[in-house]
Amino acid sequence: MKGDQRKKEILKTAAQLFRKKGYNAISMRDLAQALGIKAASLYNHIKSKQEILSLIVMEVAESFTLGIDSISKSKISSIQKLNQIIELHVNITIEHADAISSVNNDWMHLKEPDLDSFIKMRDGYEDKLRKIIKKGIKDKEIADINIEVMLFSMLSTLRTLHLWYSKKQGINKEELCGQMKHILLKGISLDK
Amino acid sequence: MKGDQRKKEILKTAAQLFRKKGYNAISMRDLAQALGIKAASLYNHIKSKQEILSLIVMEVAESFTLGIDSISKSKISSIQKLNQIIELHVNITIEHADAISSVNNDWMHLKEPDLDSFIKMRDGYEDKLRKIIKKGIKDKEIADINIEVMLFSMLSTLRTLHLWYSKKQGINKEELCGQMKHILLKGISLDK
DNA sequence: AAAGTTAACTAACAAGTGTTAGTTTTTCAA
DNA sequence: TTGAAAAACTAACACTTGTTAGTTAACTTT
Repeated sequence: MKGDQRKKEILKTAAQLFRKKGYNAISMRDLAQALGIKAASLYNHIKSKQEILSLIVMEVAESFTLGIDSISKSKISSIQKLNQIIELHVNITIEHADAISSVNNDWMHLKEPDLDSFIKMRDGYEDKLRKIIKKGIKDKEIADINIEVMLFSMLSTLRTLHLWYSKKQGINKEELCGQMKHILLKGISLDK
Repeated sequence: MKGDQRKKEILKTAAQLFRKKGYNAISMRDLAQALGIKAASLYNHIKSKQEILSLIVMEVAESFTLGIDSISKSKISSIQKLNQIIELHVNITIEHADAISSVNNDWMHLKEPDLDSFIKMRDGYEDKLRKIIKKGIKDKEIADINIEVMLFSMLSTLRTLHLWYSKKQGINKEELCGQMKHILLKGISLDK
């Protein structure tokens, strides 16, 4: 369990590199060089390049799945659920900014069974969010605009948060959460 | 000027493939096979793989630049300008859905001088949009929330429109434009 | 029908890919 | 301090990459 430390460094560095150029543009020699070792040495710690991608992407995907599951079943209003979903995204983005890039852009290079599992998680996530919005409309908490447009707009903003967050240092988590909630929810919620 | 026809087919097919797996994951042999020819035959029509990417990305980038320039200098209210920007994105997305994927995810694989030119166009685009928002706030047309959060939220939704548009067939352009305007502007505009 | 042009082909190249085998160095508890 | 375990190394593999050279087939145009 000591070697775990080095493995974590490898995953962290890989995520940084994947973020800049994408999974396929980074060779094992690139990754090794960034760590100051030779490519073959990586294999003392990891099974394959595929495993690296899988560990990076699946961990974050599972965090999202866990988060939305918990929010979904809690007994709060739909608007409060959306607020918590925004917090979930902000938290995961801050903690795994590099990994999220691969979750967005490199997931299609996963191999089975991870690929299938990832897609199921992603679809499941969208569907749970869709149901929350639907219920919010029924309960007159949320405006009756096209659900799919609303869902897409929220998700695309939240999913690409990492592109923008790393560029701005002058904003803290609470402030960011607050402004995201304003932007994403003010246009759709019916009451205060 | 006859060969232009074949060249366009190559670019179109390349954009489709790049969209699915990214520039680096598609080999010249993959591209050739999708066209029913051998890889070497591609070079009767194009100079290099790089040229393919460049033609795909730069054309769309220039459309956006042209569009925002024209909107910027027209004498209409800030809210009207934002409306036109939404229309610009919807139009380009519908016409170049595949290419937009590369504009978002593969631009970093451009070589100089295209890379530099692309980044300048992209930064210029963001800055013009930022100035429109700023003026809208000054003129009390737009709510005085954090400009950068507003800018980012709009852009991330508009830039990833292609991810979602191709999945839905039951929506026409006008309807889409209308709902995007509602979602993106209702939360930030001060009056109707 | 002949000649010329366009666009396909086969074959091959140099360089780069992920990965394995076998060996040496480093780390650190006994 | 010795011996084992961990982690680095060198060298090589089979395969894929973008691209070029040279050749043949398929069209237009005369």
